[in-house]
Amino acid sequence: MTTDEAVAGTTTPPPAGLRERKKQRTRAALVRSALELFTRQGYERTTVDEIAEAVEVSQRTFFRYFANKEEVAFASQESAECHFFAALCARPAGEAPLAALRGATLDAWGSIGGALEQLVPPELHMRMYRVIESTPSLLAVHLRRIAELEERLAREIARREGLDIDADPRPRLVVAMFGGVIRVAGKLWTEGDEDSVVTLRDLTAFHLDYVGPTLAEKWDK
Amino acid sequence: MTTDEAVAGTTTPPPAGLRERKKQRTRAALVRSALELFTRQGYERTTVDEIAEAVEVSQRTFFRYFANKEEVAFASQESAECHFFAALCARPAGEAPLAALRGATLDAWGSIGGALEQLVPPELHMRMYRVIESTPSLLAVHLRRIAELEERLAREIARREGLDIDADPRPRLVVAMFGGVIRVAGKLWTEGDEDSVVTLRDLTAFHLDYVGPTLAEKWDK
DNA sequence: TGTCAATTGTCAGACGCTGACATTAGCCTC
DNA sequence: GAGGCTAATGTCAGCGTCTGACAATTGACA
Repeated sequence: MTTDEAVAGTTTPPPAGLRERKKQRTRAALVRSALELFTRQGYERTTVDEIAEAVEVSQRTFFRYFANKEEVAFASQESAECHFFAALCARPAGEAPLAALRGATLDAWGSIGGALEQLVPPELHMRMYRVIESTPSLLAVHLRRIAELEERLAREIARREGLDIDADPRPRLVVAMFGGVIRVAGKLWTEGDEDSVVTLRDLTAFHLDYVGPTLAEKWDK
Repeated sequence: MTTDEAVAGTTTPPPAGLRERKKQRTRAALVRSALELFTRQGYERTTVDEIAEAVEVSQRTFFRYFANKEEVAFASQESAECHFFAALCARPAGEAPLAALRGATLDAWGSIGGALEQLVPPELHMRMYRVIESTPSLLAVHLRRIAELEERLAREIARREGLDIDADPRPRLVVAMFGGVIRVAGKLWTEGDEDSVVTLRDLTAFHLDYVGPTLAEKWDK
């Protein structure tokens, strides 16, 4: 469901039942409270009971919305990832693989704000990203999620190029290399003190442009 | 301590005190029992109490040797990673970055057996690798550890090339791309049913040779 | 041998997470 | 609009990971 929203950029227009709307509100409240607490006092120092209490539901209810404490921390990441995947699918068919990935990245970073603000303030999303990068257990999960996203990206690339993903290693390889570059940019951004999305976008573009020179046999100083 | 052993390939010759040797034995016993249990019945289905009981120590003692349940699962990986890092440091200074990484990989896979068997049977190490790749929580930690290793590799590459790691993105970029390729190879190996190290080494080499063609503007079919 | 310090065991408890069952509250029909 | 159906929630008990505190044990060394 979150997937569809992110891809189409719409919330289901019919208000549906009261029941359903209440569920959505509870879920959103849990996400917001959780991210607020995580960014304020840290992920580890926040207990599930605290989050539940802030929304005035029982701990058991929290675990009916999220499989575990980590999941709620990635709620807004989930949207962002879907958004990026959609951006790749929207790139023109003629584009070469790496160019398409590059284009999708810039497109996605340009329009991420709108896709997110339904769920959480973009600024909170950005602060949470920093928390993820600096919390070992969350970073681990984040890297696994990225790996899963990369698998989907590779399949899309294979589709675009009309290749069999199990026979040709190149789709997975571009994506893996691309992913590596993205991570370097993201990590550097986290370590800096510039908060804006634009900075991150430019940093990413800059690093992507360095792929060629980096693979040259001899590096010039 | 494990680091030094792996790098130098030696166990501290003086037997040290009885106390110290007993500690080493307990530690090794915990690792072996843990990996045995993990590979036999799965990581999640193995409790810390079980591991402790198999070695006849208290649960509390287990947690004095390992910070958490995950750590013991990566004991042999730790050796392998150090071994690989040492292999990179041993590559001739003139070699280009990517070539050095490639060479180090093949060197390391060639000599990994000897470095490991002090701790666990290499065959157990390989089976454990599969468990890691197929257990979500372990995979996550594994990816984070790889990321940490990549940081060290990048610093070594920067040193070799006489570059400032914070000023030039290329060291981190090669390593990131390289890491991506390695992961693709490793994952494919896990999915196959060939168990041997040689297969993994060849698969890795094959994928590394594909980096060039993969980055070509247009892929030929 | 006796003292000192390191290692281990025991115990209590916080926290994440789950199954089972009772309770509440939206929905739908008559 | 009363009553029955079902989904959502709360309550409770319990397992597993992990930690702090304190007591008991055991190697080291004078």
